[in-house]
Amino acid sequence: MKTQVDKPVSNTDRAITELRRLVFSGELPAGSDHLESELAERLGMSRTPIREAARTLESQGLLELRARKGVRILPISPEDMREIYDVLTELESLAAERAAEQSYSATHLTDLARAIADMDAALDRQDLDTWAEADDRFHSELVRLGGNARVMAITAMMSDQVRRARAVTLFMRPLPVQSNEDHRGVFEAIAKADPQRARDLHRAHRERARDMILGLLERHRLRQL
Amino acid sequence: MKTQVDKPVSNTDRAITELRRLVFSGELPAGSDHLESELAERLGMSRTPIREAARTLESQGLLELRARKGVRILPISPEDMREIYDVLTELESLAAERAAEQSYSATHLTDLARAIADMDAALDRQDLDTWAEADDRFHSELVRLGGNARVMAITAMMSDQVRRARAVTLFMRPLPVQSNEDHRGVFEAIAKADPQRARDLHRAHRERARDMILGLLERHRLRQL
DNA sequence: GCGTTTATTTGCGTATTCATTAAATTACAC
DNA sequence: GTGTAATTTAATGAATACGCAAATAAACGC
Repeated sequence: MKTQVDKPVSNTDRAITELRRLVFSGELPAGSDHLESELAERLGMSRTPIREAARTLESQGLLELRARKGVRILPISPEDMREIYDVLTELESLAAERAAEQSYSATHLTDLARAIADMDAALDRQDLDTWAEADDRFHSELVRLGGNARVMAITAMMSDQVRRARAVTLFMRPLPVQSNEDHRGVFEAIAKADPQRARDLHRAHRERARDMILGLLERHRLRQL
Repeated sequence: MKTQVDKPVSNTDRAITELRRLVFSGELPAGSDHLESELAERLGMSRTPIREAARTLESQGLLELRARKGVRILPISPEDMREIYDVLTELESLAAERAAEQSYSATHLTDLARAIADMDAALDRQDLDTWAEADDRFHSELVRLGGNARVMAITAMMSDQVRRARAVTLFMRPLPVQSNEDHRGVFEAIAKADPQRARDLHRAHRERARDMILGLLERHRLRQL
């Protein structure tokens, strides 16, 4: 076994992790402003690592640095959602196609299969939080199997940006029965090494999800999250 | 007329611009390491703005911060090129489709048309540098017409990452006659508001370009740039 | 002469200090 | 009482200072 190189976790790293958590949990609500010095005190470090972390998160689209206004947590509009889902549709479909080209054996696909099984189980129990977590796992594992590190990085970034919004719509949407069927189809296309079918099915899956979410936001007049 | 708000250009901004230039021009060669203090002296500022700029450029994939090794300019491998071209293919094809859906009038398409004309003119004079500049303009204008800000940001980032490599292959490849024909096809599909055709043509264009470049790198045994 | 251990140097990560500039508040005139 | 100008406040942007960890050099034992 390879000995794990335990990376020295710097304050900047801690700040990134912690700020992300605060944003996702809503403790730093969308649209709110926060002074660097406040955040520094809150996380128990000086402004320097906070600034570096904020710059990193800014480049990932989670917040914005505005002179003399502090960092602003970026709200997500329906238009943003459309943009992000379009990107996810394209890149995940590519990943599905590439994954199917690899002729993966069943052992390589265990994580993907487990994610699907977990979603089914969660759906039976109507446990939406667990379902969402497994859904995340399915999509990120799919992208990993696609074998393109840049696609991985970009889709992870986009998923982060819609995380808050998804948490809201999760309890407004119908039970994701269709989603689970979609996932099984994509899985089988990959297992049977049918790239075109994997791509098409996943594209259809993502487009359905996009239209459903955008419809929900529209109907509930949610202009930003 | 709206009065232009002249942004105060910070040292960090200058550092970003200047470091990008140094990387693209090859003055900071791929794979080389540079101490933060050296770069600070070179650009006539302290380490602080250099570090912030480096973090930004790191998140854009141009370089890497390594403790006690300074910043390392990331080299591009053929595998990186494949990844990046795959991403560009997907997202630009999406942009072409969306652009065609807008039913743009001729006035909206002047910049795109001009880029094509400039490429033709440059090709006649065998002026490859000018051709490459106009080609860049075509692709970024195409993406702009697609109307997705995130696609714009991502494709700009990916283009930056392959910029050095493209400068090398530019003079190894055959004259880009096929490329110019491709561009005209995509343009007409957009002008005629034929989304599916715009997407398909642009995808084919990008896939051809990818295979050509990867073939060149392979034949010339270029493992990293 | 070679390997191992110790000492020294070096460069980053972070804190602290300082300067700059936008915002806010107050004072004053009308 | 309202609008404007001057002054104060405050928050960022940047420079500097410093401690610690890693890399390198040196010294010692074998």
